[in-house]
Parts: sequence; C-alpha cells; structure tokens
Amino acid sequence: MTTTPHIPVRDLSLKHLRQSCVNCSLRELCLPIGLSAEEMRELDTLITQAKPIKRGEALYRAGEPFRSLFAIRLGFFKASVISEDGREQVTGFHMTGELMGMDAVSSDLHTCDAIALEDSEVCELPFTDMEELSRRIPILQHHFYKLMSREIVRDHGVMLLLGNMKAEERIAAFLLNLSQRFAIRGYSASSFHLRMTREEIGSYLGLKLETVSRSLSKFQENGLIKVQNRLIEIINPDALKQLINNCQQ
Amino acid sequence: MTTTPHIPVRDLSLKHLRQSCVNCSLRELCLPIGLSAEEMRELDTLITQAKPIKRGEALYRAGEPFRSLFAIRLGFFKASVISEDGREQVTGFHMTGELMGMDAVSSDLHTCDAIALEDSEVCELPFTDMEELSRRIPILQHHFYKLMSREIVRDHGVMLLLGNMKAEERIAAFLLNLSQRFAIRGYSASSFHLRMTREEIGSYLGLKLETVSRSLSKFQENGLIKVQNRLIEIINPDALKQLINNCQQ
DNA sequence: TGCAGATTTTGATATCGATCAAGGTTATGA
DNA sequence: TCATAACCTTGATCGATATCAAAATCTGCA
Repeated sequence: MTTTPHIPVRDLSLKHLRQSCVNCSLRELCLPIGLSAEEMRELDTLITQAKPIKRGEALYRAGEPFRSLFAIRLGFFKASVISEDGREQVTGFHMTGELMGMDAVSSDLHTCDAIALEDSEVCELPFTDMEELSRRIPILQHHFYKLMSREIVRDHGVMLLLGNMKAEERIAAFLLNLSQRFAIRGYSASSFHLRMTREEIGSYLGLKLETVSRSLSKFQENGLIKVQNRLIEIINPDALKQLINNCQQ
Repeated sequence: MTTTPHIPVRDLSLKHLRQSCVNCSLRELCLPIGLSAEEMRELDTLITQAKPIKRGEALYRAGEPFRSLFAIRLGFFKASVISEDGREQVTGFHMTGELMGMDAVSSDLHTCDAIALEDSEVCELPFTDMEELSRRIPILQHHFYKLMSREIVRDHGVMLLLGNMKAEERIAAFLLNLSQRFAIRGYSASSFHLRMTREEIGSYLGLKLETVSRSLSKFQENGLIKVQNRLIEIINPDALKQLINNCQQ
C-alpha cells in the first residue's frame, strides 16, 4: 500500500510529460527559477522523455562514463560508493524532484552507484547541453551552481551526524529528514513507507542493521513512533527533535 | 621550523602577485584549464589582491552573507560547521591552491566557519562576477562545475571514512591524504607539520582527541611513523595503506 | 497457495572508543 | 626568563554499539 502523491501524475504522452517534467515533478531543478516561456521551451528540448527504472535496477554505476545528470521524475533511489575493499557506504537517498549524478562532473565518470529502491522514472539532462544552455540563461547557470552547493551542504550535515551523534540521535534525525521531504512533496509527514532495508539505513548512518532495528523498537516502546516493518508512523515528532538537540557532549 | 615550498613565492608587488595568483599558487582553480592570455587577463581583473589572514582569524563565519569564493594563495585553513546545540564538526582542511566557500552558494550565506590555522593569504573571487565571466569563458564555467563536483566527491570519501572505518584506519587515511596533498604542492610527502590540534583532527575524523593521540603513538611504536608533537614523519607508507584496505568487516 | 530466501527482531556477549583523571610538554606573552 | 595556558600523552574504567546467534516475519516467485 503506497500513499499517492497530491501532485497527480496524469498523462504520460510526450507533450504532457514534458510539460509536467519541467513544471511539476522536477521541483528542485526547475520550480525555483523564473524562466520565460521561451526559455522553458529550450530547456524542454534538452530533457529526454522520462525513462522508467525498475526497482533494483541501476540508473548508473560507479566507473561508467558520465554524460547526463538525472532528474527523478518519480520514485526513490539510493546512491552509494563502494570502497576498494568492498564496503558499501550509502551516501544518500533521493526522491522525486531531486537531481542525481553531480558527483560525476569532476572526473567525467560516475563515482556512485544509483539504485532504484522502487519503480521509478527519471529524466535525462545531457550535461554538455545543459552547460551550453546555462551560458545563455544566467538564472539556469546560477541554479545549477546552487544545486551543487546544496549537495555539499547536505553532505556536511551527514558528516556532522556521523561524526557527532549517537545511534538514536542519528535515527531520529533520519526519520525527521524523511518526514520533511515527504511533506514537501505533498505526502504525509507523519506516516510513510521506508523504501530501504535496515541495512541500507545503517550504511547511511554508520550503524549496523541490528542497531537500527533496536532504535526503532525503542522509539516505538517510548511512544515516539509506530513501526510496522517498513511503515513508519511518527507519533511524537517533538520528542524526536528534542532527542537530536539534547545530545550535547 | 617550516619546510619551504618548491614553488617560490617571490615578489608581492601587485603585478607579480596577480601573475603568480593565476599561474602558480591557485593551481586547483586555474592550472587545469587552458585559458588564452586575454581570458587570463580578464580573470585577473576579477581576482582581488591577496589578503593576509592571521593564524586564528576567520576568513568568514557561518551566517555571514556570501559574496565571494576564496582561493588560498598560501596557508592552511579548517572549515567547520557548528550544530544548534554547539557541537563542532570540522568538515575539511584546506591548503594552498584550494577554493573555499562553495557551500555558501546554495543559500547566499556561509554555512561554515573558515579559520586560518597558520598565517595565510587568500584571493577573493567575487562570485557574481565569476558567474558572469564563466558565461563568456565556457572552459571556466566547466571548471567551476568540476570544482564543486570534486568537493562533493571528497565529502563522500569522508562519509565512507566516518561510516565504515575504525579509528586507526581513519587516522591512517588522514595522514596519507595530507601526505599526498603536500607532495602535490612540492613539499615533502614523508615529513610534514600538522597545522591542527589533536582535537581538530578528532573532530574531522569523528574521534576524541585521546583516541587520535593513542593511535599516533601506536603507529610510532610499530614503526609506521615518527611523531614529535605536530611534526609527522611517515616511515612506512605501505603499511599505512594496508591498514586502510585490510579493514574488511 | 506455499515455499525459499530475504529481511527483521531480539538476546547474549565482546570490543572499541569514550570518558575521567593526572601528569608532562610546548607555546605564548609579560 | 619565567609564568601561565594550551595542548598532548598515558592509564584506568565504562558504556555504546558491534558481533554472534537464533527465531520470527515478510516477500516474491513458482
């Protein structure tokens, strides 16, 4: 049982698709900027038709040549790096409206695996074309700089979490972050499905899966949340917030 | 006793300063790209005269309005974020030739403190001007995208370190990383001064200062390095590398 | 529908790094 | 040159989280 978005995904014919691509679901990419109708059209011509990615499939893998950024039109992905000796670190979870692949610009190779955690759709943004267009549309150029900067800020937040927080604080921060991001997209902030395993959460948060499981159980015991496998209901968000800020050491 | 760079810093008169700024010490910013003489001149007109920052001073602080990126012409900085409840997380150490402040593009506010760990000199790059210029010099635009992307990749590496590695592995990785970066700049790879305290190393690596101290002592006992306060001599780099890769769990 | 594999929960124990504490060293500035 | 503060080292102990183990539950596929 999946909650349905308040932003309806209607007609998948090309015309509508492009329209909704730029206007609606690619919010992080497009909404914040005031493009003229003409500029919007130009942008549309670059963005390919939405491409479906099945659950478990890779959008790209580390080492593959970089050609395009990908805007998630619908769905949920994890990004992860694998160290030489085979350890996986999930570097992020990405949902509708977010842009993936910016790490690859630096070397022209993807540095992460991007794996769909549910059936998803992405729009491809050929990077060279986007660069060219962004030279002609200053606001678009600025927007790309902003998006990459935002990714850096996000990563700093994760570093703070990994470097300073205790297990339960990390889990609380993680749940609140997801909650907020679902809310922005018109889904319920208090009740949502985790798309990832306990192990993937653990990898992201620098914890073992058993610790994740135990923390969730404890939150449930204390009446902060309700857990039913991957369905999370947040009962007492304020207590979760307090948990994060109380951890002064 | 500080080692001197192989890249001499000669004359600080404006003319020489600008020349060396673009040609020499701002390697990460400028060297990789083949600008024409004319483009180089244009770039030079944007870059302000080198500004000295004394040890302990802030180049900028979180919350301050963002106007410019800063290229480190000479010196050593730490960047750190402070959480609401007052915990510091060092997000990076930055040295000659590196660019700081890219995190601030996203919100037009600095999100980190940047503190000089030794007397330093920076060149200021007004961001709006750089954006404008980068529209006319495609290779410059691409270079900025690359620099921001590289920062993201770096951060992912730190996340891997914080999420997966044990204390000694983190320290080993840290020492090798510093060693490599000094080497690139023409300093010794095997012998260098740490510019930061054990506590700052610990903050960066998600460890307490005592753990940092103990790990360094142990490395010394085992003949991997020599430690004399902040002077580090790397005796057996291969053993350090092995330490990092052996940690399969 | 039922089965096999994947995922999750929970318990018992071990271990790494934090914490507390004290003494030593180095740097700074009068 | 000395006094003081900052920084570093080392030891003893504690605690949070990892690890190991086993059972329960869920999921997807035949």
